[in-house]
Amino acid sequence: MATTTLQSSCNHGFIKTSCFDCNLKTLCLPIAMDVRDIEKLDKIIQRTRPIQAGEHLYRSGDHFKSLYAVRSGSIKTYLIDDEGVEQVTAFYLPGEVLGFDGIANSIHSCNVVALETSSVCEMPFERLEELTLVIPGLQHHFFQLMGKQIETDHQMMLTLSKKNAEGRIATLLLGLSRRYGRRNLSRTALRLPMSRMDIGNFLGLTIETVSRTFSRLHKDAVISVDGREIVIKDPEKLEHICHDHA
Amino acid sequence: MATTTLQSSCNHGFIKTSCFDCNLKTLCLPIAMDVRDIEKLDKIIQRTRPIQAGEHLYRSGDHFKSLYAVRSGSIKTYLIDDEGVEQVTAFYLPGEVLGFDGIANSIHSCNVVALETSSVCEMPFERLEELTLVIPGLQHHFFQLMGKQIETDHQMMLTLSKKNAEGRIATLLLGLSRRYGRRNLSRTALRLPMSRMDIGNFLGLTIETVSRTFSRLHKDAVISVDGREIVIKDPEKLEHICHDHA
DNA sequence: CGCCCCATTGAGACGGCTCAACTTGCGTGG
DNA sequence: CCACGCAAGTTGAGCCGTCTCAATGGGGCG
Repeated sequence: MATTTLQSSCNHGFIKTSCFDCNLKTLCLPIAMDVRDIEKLDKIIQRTRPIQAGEHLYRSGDHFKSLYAVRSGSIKTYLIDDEGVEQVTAFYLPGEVLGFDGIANSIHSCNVVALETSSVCEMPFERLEELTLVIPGLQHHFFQLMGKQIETDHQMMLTLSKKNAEGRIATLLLGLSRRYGRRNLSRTALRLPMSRMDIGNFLGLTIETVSRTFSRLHKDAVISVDGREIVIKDPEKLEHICHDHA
Repeated sequence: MATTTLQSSCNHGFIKTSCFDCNLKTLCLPIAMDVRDIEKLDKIIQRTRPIQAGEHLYRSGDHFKSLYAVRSGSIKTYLIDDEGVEQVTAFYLPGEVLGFDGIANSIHSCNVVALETSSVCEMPFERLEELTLVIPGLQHHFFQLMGKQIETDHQMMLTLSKKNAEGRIATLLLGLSRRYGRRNLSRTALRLPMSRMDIGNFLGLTIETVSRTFSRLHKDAVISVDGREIVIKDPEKLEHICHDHA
């Protein structure tokens, strides 16, 4: 590869300076791209300093400038309505792309905050829109990313609208399991990056109900729970609970 | 304009053969476009025969081919999960664009059905992707449309997760009112295009609760209800109910 | 050690669901 | 023309899952 200098401010061993070297590229760039094209893309991507837990990447009302790919750590997005009610809208893990909430009005509608020390790749959107005209498939790729987000949101609407507390928790756990698996991490033993409060807010439940549901699933030997450490002991039963309507 | 022959199979007086003549273009094409560019776009758009109530435009699993702009009538989209549970994910009114659920995997994930006799403009997506490279702003426009969909879905997640029955109904009514207003129709007197069942399914409520909630709002003189005919009598109070958390 | 935050667990209240009866409107056929 | 069936909507009574309120436990950190 052409680019050589190693990123200085990175504290995670696997972070590389180029998309080409990044082991997450199969997740956030799953398209066949010419080496020359990757270089073009690489040039516009800014690898910023790590974000600390609780630090915001951007807030509702901020001017929309960029999309972001999570490189390490984990991130949540949330809305705040007129009355101050908050709604966690998504959790983002390494290899996932966020920031689409700003495209429609050039103003972000979401708030984005790190759940732990995290790092992101910033992709200035105007530059990206120029590149999509030059790099074959890149436009389609971003349409796909947004389409995927829409499908995920629709699944979430189904979860919130039709499932009970157990089904919601099971759905969340299986989703996280699958996403961890895509990164070749354990699908059965996972550490939740978010608090019970975040889980409850996301799933439309109180923290008490979240806690009780974890306890019940533990008692029923479907999972084991130790704080944020979860082990999925019976994936099939969890799947069944997840699909259990009402 | 260049195009001249009048569409034969149209039974709605205001339907025109060209985007240029269409009075909905400020909704589905709110960008400054050269007359020549509109012609290019116009050439790829297919104006199909009307869809009857209950007829599907496409179904989950169908190959993704096109986006659709609603020209007249109204349309609902819904998911069916593994267990056969259905979730209405959106209602689409004239001037609104749907079909993004197929982009990610080239396979549609939603089912789309007409709530009444409706007509749509079909926009073959591959052609569209070619045109975006030629017509300035068109790519950004479709990014915006998808971004808007994502924001709408996030608001829906908040509604499903945080609002009680009254709040959900109020949110739906105000949303419809606003969208009718954009088409210069009455914001206060509206005819619901969907059944109580559809409303309940969409909002995560049973039809009984929907019915009771309408009755209560009627009794409290916030709205008047006569079957599907709704009159919003106290918009401010409705707004207040809508923002009433829990 | 003591404080604070997060999580867990229990008891009671309440909103929406379930089940059921009834009404209304509409199309069909006797 | 009315009788009938059917689908959609309304209303009531009782139940159940989740929320609310409250007390307790435990881990990190000054």
